[in-house]
Amino acid sequence: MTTRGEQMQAQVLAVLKRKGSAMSAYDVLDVLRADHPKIAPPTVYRALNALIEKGGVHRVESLNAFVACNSDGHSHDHASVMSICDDCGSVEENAAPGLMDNLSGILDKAGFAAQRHVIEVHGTCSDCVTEEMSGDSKP
Amino acid sequence: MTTRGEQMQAQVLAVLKRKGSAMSAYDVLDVLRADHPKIAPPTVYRALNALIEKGGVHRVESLNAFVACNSDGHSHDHASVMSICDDCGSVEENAAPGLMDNLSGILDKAGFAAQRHVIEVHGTCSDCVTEEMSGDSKP
DNA sequence: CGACTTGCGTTACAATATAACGTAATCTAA
DNA sequence: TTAGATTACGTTATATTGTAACGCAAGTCG
Repeated sequence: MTTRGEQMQAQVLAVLKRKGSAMSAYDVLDVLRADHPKIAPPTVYRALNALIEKGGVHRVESLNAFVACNSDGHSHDHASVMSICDDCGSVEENAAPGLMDNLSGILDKAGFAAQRHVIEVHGTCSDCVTEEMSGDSKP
Repeated sequence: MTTRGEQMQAQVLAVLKRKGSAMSAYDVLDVLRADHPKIAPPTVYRALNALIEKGGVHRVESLNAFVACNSDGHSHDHASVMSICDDCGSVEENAAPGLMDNLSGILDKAGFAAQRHVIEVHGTCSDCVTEEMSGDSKP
């Protein structure tokens, strides 16, 4: 196998994991420039795409951003629901058992052969909801 | 009210409807330049955003593109499923009755307050599936 | 008619992403 | 070990998508 780009992939993944929320490719790039001053966008995008293939990273389509897959063990057979907090930027993967079947059923009836599901829900996470209970939004 | 930008909005909507599939803002821009040689991106984006507010246009997050809402009457209470054909680019809105409740239920349990749903399914539409039955994909 | 408000058009630029090319790293076989 | 084939990486350059900000035109109200 490659072995060559894997260091870069590991570093990109580490950056995303340390952050814990979604980052743009250029945010990742800026962090990596600390180590590799001459790094360029395609390097980051290649690492990100490889990681996405492997399932270690998800792309958040509605943010044009990327997030480390924090699957604590639950098998996300690349069809989970992402909940995105618009306050703090946190992104969680939620398993949604019946949902995919439901969706596939609807589309099958229309003759549509589904291949990739993008299910992203924007809103406010439990932490930020709680915070808004006390002092309002952003003082 | 405005009244002033409404011509532009109407023209943008007309372009999207004529096309029938998703277009990038710059695709729309190119078409509009036939009439308005000096038109610039912000004009198009403003029209698109206004149309999205009104519900006449949807943004396709996973394509960074826009599509005219072809609701033939069915009330898409801004929470429908979009099926996107990766072969021909057609985009359909599908009603998904139970789905939103299902989704909300899952997220409520996690304490997440949902505000905007992005549900986009990529695949092959019935027309393109049929075509692929005879001559394969793209000779 | 003149002052006020709204928001449009334009310029300029920011943010996101990829094409393409030369080359360095790895692999295979002699 | 090395010559040759192959892979895929780094770099340069550019394409694509999106927006900040400013000045002025169009509508509004006295």
